[in-house]
Amino acid sequence: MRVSRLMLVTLRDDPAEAEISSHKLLLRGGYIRRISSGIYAYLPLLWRVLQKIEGIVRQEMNATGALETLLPQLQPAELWQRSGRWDGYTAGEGIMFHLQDRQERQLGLGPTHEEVITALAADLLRSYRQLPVSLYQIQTKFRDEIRPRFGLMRGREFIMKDAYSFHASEESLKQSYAAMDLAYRRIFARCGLRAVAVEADSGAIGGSASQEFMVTAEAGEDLILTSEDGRYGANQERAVSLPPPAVELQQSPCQELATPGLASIEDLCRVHGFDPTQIVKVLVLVARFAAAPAQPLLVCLRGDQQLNEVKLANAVSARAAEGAGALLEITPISNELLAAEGLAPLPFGSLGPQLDDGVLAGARSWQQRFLRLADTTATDLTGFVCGACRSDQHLVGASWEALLPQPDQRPQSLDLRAAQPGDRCLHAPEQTLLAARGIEVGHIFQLGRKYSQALEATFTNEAGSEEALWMGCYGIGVSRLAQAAVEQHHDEQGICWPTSIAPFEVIVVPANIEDPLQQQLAESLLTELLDAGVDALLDDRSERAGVKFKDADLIGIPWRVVVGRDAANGQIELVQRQGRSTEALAASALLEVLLPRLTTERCGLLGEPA
RNA sequence: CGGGAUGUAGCGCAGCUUGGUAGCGCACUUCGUUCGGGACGAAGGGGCCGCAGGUUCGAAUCCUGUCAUCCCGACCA
Repeated sequence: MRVSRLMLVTLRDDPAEAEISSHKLLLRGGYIRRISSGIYAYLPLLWRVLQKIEGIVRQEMNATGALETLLPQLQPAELWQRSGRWDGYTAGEGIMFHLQDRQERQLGLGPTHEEVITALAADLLRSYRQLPVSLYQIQTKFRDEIRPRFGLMRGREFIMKDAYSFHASEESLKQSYAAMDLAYRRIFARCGLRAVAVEADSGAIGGSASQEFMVTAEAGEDLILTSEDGRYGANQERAVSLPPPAVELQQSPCQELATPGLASIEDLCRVHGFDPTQIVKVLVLVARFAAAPAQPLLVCLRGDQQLNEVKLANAVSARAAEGAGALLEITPISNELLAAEGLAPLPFGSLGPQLDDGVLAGARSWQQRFLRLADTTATDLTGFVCGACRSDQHLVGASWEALLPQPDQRPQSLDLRAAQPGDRCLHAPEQTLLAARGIEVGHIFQLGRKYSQALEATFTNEAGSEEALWMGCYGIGVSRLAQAAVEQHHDEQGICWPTSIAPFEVIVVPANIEDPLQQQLAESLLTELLDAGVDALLDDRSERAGVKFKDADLIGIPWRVVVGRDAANGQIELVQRQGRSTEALAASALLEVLLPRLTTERCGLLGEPA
């Protein structure tokens, strides 16, 4: 390929719309163009990158025995209603683009394909003899993101590889899950990416175990916590840790304490000398459901701890009444919300766990009882400070037994706190958690039987009885991965693609194309490289050398062959993009020098041929 | 959706406060000189100033509305 024929348009200035390096570089390098918010055209250079990534993904997926397929993007609402996700995906988070056809049937553009694939499985998979089976596709997904940003990082239309596995038993599911874990590690390594696998929340997809693959980069949207020894890693949404020990409260009979104007834990501690670990703080929130009245929540945490909203949402969903539908959102209760329900205001700065359900009596649309939950750091306290449920009054020396004499009034104790960097690890208390930022490029789930049960996807087992299929699902954000690679591999001058996913492996740059000698040598090198199976590009533009060098750096081709002054002597220069090392060599020696390096580099971080 | 900002040529920006009919750099076209790290000179082409109302003799500029884009929060590959 020749640069003059490549429709290459590079930009000298950073476009104002881009914030992070990878986004700026993809725009400047002529890889992408924005068509609308969160919707991008993949220009020819990027398409080559995407195809290389897809090639690696295909090879590794095929190696696990998975079958490639292609499912419809336009999906009937009915399927989603049967799985119970239609409301959550359209009304609640509204992430699904949906529309009506001329018959006024509801349709959605697939944000994911569990429903379709499960319906197919129900149709096709009848016997345990057909199992296990895995299917995958590489396809455009649609999600009406609340806030698309950072280019391909969070688009509304993006390319994803999604795979689904079906099993006759949980053990078989676990085997496929482990095989996918390995395949994923190979995929990211082959793409030249440093990625870490971390425990993750399963989110809206549901299911039990799940693991995310994070490309470590400062611009990452996720906070991940890992132990120093590398044996534990988790998304902060999911991470667990040992809390710092509480400072014991001087035992005393429970007493009221006047605390005028002290509404925050910080103020309370400063004025009265308490430690935050001696305080039980109370958060009141309300959970909205798709098909049930809103549920007020009363959540207790130890004063020094922060609420992990993901853990809370999971706990609330798990306790929702049958038929309540999807949990749509959890919001703090404010006096405005109370007024809208026809309820009296609450003294927010001095609430205690003993807050009576009576405050909800007569609510217009809410349930009239709190769902009471507490983090174990709070329930572990034997004596504590908390609000007295009256303005400017707190209780000192309170205890769960005294405040709530009936055990069934007490909150359920569970893990609701957000693990923090610096916390001690569960598996080894002498280890502490370290924080890093990551870009989620892959996520694997053990779904279990959630979808197969909802969609009645059953098979006949060995004993001859009907059983719901066990399922796993496995995603890779292909277009996001391309940008994550740029985020992890760039410098001041531009992109430094890992060779295995670079749009071209080598760019031949004649310093002066007008010089017939240089032109001739460059042309013959191009032919030689192409004949040797190298993805080579020739910059045949009649630009000055500086312009061509700058562009080559910007678009990030791993190797540059410069044909210049010494072309007359058959001498050329070989420059490695990453690190800029330069060596002079005879043109005749190019393949001999370059091919072994390319062979190694094509394996990415795997270090050996795939 | 809440909070913040910005819309002027393909890209980056100035002009707006103090209304008088649009400018700079890059990119593009032609010619010449240059030619190993985004050259120089000359000549050119390209903009209903996001859109719609209003105020005014006159609006990129003032007012109202609207749309779009970006940033911070909730969502996710």
